[in-house]
Amino acid sequence: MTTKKAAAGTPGKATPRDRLLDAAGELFYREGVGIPTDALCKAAGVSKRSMYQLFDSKDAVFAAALERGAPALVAWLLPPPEGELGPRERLLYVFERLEQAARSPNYLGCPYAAAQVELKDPSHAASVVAARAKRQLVDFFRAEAQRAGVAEPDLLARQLAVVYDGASTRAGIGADDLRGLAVATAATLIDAARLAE
Amino acid sequence: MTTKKAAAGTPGKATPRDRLLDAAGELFYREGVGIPTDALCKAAGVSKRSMYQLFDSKDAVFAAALERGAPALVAWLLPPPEGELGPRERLLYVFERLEQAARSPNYLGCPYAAAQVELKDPSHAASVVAARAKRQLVDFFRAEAQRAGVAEPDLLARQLAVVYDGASTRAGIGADDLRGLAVATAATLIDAARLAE
DNA sequence: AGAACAGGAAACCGATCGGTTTCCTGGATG
DNA sequence: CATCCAGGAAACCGATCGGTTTCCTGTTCT
Repeated sequence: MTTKKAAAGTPGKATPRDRLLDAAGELFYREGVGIPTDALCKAAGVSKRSMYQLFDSKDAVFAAALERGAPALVAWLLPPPEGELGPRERLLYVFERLEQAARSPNYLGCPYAAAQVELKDPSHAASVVAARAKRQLVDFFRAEAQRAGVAEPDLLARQLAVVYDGASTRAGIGADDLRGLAVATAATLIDAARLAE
Repeated sequence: MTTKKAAAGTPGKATPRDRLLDAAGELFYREGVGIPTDALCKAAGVSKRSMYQLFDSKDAVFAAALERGAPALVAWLLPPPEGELGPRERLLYVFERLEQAARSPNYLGCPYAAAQVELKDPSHAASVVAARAKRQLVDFFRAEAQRAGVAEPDLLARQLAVVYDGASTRAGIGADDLRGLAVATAATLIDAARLAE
């Protein structure tokens, strides 16, 4: 048996597959679907030979990169499952995270929204993965809204999803720097929904 | 002197430039930056020869198409300047328009946001045009918010811009069908801003 | 040590792209 | 009628793309 997984943290020593997915996630985000496979492989330090015996196509690499990255992003975005926070704070937590991410000058918006916008085809593998990731967030919003006992949890969840996508998009295209904007907007909507309770 | 502008409405008789910009706007929206120049010219019924003596590059065509389309879209989106509507109704008018547009199964989100997302380069000619168009909308929001006398017109304007971009994006990627969602969300934010007055 | 193999470097291939050029036609001008 | 020219069809060109193949090196297993 061969030693597949290198010791964690050894930079150049990750498996070719992981290096490839890392570079794919990064480059796809920064440069879009257009980046040539050569550039991708060069950045990953992986030969095209290896890439094509690991994946069927460039598109498959992107889909896999998006899929592998989703759990980490969701985990980073959502509050810890067991905490002393109430539903309202748990909801706002997501928007604080968003604003935190958007503070980076390299922020280019939600990678999953971008993926769906760029590859217009909703049946594209990467698009399907992205849609699933996006649904996870609305599901969280809805569950918390329900827990908060608001009158129309589904409405509030969809509203918050709109705010999330709008804020991330606008931050990504440099139209806004949302210092407190996302949190404030979400809070207003949450409070309005609770008043109608 | 030659007759340049054909009689309005005669389908195949528009000037090559107009046919080109029409096709460019349409194809760029539906297919993205990737469409080949051949496809663009074929759809426009224009030879590449004509295209390249009218424009410097494919990118220039896109920028010009976006620029030419902006006034019409803004005019369609905004309420008539002289009307009996109050600021609140004038603001909501935009979101009614958005929902109306999003009802089409061909709706793919705000073309200007999409442009900026696809061509990541903010210095790209088309990106600059798109940014300007987007700014017009926020300016309208701010002006109306001011007219309504809300405490923080700039905050409300930015919030509404977030809702606009979020709703259009989500409708475009098929994540939501916003039946009343955009209007309801905007109304909630407007009313909350007025209460703080 | 020798064999087997994972995997990087790079040549290679056909298709396609953005852009240029050549050629030709049909309608306006004198 | 002779001319002119805007503009479409299409050949063409070099660059680049996605994908395949060949070759070779360093490591691991026996």
